[in-house]
Amino acid sequence: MAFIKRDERLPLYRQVREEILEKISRGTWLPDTAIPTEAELTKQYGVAIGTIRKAVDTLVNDGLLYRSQGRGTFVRRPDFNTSLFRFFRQQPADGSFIVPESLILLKALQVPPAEASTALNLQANQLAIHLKRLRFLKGVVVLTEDIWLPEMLFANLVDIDSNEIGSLLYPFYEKHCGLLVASATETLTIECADDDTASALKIETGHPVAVIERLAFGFDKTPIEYRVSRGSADTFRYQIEIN
Amino acid sequence: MAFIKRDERLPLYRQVREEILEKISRGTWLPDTAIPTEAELTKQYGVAIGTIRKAVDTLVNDGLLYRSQGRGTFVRRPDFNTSLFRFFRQQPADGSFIVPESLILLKALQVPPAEASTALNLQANQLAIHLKRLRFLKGVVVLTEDIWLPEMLFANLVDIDSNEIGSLLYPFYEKHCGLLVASATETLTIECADDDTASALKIETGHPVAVIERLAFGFDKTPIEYRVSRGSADTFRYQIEIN
DNA sequence: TAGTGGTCTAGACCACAAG
DNA sequence: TTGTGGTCTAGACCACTAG
Repeated sequence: MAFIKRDERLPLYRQVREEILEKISRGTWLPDTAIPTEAELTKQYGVAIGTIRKAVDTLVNDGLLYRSQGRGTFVRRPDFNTSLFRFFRQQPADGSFIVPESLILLKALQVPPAEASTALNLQANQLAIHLKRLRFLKGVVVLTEDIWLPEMLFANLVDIDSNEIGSLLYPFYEKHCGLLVASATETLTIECADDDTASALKIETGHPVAVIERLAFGFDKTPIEYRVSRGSADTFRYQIEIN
Repeated sequence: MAFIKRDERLPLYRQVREEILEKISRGTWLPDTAIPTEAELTKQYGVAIGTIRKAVDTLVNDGLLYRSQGRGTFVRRPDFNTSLFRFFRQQPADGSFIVPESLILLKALQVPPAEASTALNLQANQLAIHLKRLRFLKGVVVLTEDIWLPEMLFANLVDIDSNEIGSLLYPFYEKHCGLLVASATETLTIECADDDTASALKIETGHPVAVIERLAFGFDKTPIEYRVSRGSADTFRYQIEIN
């Protein structure tokens, strides 16, 4: 029995959905582990199995859970380390994905630019952790990245040596700061390379670059990370199917 | 009852889905009109209402149908005249959408470039209808477009005066050539403007432009139209949510 | 008021995975 | 063999739309 908070106005299957969502976001049910079986949930919530299935359906559809026939239903581990990265042409065309290498150039406490400050809901002039890094595929520089992190959330990161940080930041955030990225918005624009970007990417100043601005959120929708990535426009290719 | 072609290996709800898809693509059920009620379909196909609902669910999810409580379930009229266009910043930020004006510069029978020829499954050197046009928002040029159409499908279009073609091509294709666009793939890349593009868009040669290449298909997956649109990179902005 | 889709129930049998 | 999710049935009542 078991509705912690139920909004009577909502359909039953939506209420169940909210309950499950709560379990995932609070970490009661962990990524890559099975949630209770449908029969179990039926008992716990006192609703029919069809209702449980419909609730789980919506979460599977949203990508938060995945089902495996005969084994169970599992919490998906979110992974945004890939995302728009796959649209740079150094990636193999067969759909497989190479994890890009990474070199951190800077880790410092600085005043973030206005966009970052606004995105992260910081006070004016409030300091944030600034990471600059380069990302490589097969030894070739593909992206420059500027990353801004709220100091309160990432206090543990201040004293860590840059070399201890691996290629993928999100698993690192989770392990050292207890922060799990659950969703993000990305905005793609195009600009001309300034001197710094050009020399980092080994292109000419003024050459067009694709700019990917990402704001990543936790399960509770608080902004966790603001990131701007830049790559040469030559290698950029984004494909979409419309139905 | 009523299965025209049934693939016994598929689940019932998938078979029903295929049947409905067939009705839509053959034009038996027309856009913006209601399909039979769930009770009716239950009788026609001799399956339970839950199965009908599941089949319809998948089609609603794919955007081919939409439901309206108390009224019925309807065939969606596809509309790709918008799509990536909405990502140019001249569009109002409030989510509303202005239909761009359009000026046709050229209509001619020509040998298409290799990409167009391949995309449309044409023989080498086979002629196709070439349209060139400019598209405006609030009187400002936003896009140049090169459109290639297979002559066999668009025979009716050859003798039509350019001025009779309105701002939106897809409704025109449907009315005059009986061709309904059902899906499309779009690929976004970035290049530097050549002289022609630059003068059309009123930018400098070499200035970066966003290139949107679209291949549009009918319900039977035959390619109908190949289109390349170019707009100044300054005004381009594409946003995406990841969950 | 009649007809539609929206929600919900309480079962059933099947296909698949794992021990 | 046991337990899981995948499919399917045959109803029920509700909320909304339109005449």
